[in-house]
Amino acid sequence: MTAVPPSAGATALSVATWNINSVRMRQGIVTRFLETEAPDVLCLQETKCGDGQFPTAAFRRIGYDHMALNGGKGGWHGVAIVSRLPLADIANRSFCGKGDPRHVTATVLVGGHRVRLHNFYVPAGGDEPDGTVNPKFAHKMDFLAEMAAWLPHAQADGATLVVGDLNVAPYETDVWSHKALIKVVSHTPEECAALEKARIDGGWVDLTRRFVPMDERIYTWWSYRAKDWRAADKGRRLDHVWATPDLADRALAVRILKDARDWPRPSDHVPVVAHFALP
DNA sequence: ATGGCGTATGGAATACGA
Repeated sequence: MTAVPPSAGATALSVATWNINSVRMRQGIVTRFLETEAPDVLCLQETKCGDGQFPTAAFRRIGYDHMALNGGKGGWHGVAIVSRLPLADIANRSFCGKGDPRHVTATVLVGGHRVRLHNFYVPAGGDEPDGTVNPKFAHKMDFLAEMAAWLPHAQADGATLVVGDLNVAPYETDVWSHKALIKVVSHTPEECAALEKARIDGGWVDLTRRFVPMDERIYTWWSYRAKDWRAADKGRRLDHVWATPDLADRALAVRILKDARDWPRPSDHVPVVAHFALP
């Protein structure tokens, strides 16, 4: 997580991603995060509320006036982009023909630049890592395959980020124990290969791993069920920031806010924040 | 130590997370 000084005249941009596990339950800590870290843009997953229930006023009160919402019918899933910079070309895509609110996209307008954002919540996949007996796992694999086929078209938009809870920890050092988790949904070879295919086929740079050496373990999620999550430290890196190569070359740092796991009534995921200096 | 927790809907008990 090195930092390179931005060149003179550069335009700063910071983008965060956070699986919030109910945005209404966590309005207090979301506000705290925005006020202390002050990212330009925050991509949320598992908002668990319909667009009419989204706490827009609370975000506007602290200067985040621009929002792209896809909460579907409320209840399950739900994604949103909250921004203090203007957003254009807001849209969302239904994957696997299911209509689940798992994707929202917008273009961030910053200092004459346009940066396209895709915010994803990939299906968790259930317990059994076998699509022939577990429809949830089959859905997850279908979703990843559709992402792999569709995302390359997103490159036509120029500088682009793909962020979100991708629900796969692709590398051995993205989990507390590769051996213990190799047959556990989120780290099976089938899922890891599918996510890697989506990344490689689109030419995306895994921005977190650009700043963290591959031999260093790094996580963004710790289960609620550990008595002492920090002591057990049985985490997984499920939340990702992918960038087009041009944008990746403008990245200064990626930070994982591990301390957010100890905030009051926390999410089981923590925020990941990417910082850029645009030319 | 794959659930010991947490949130959703609905108004108790069950679905889902990963």
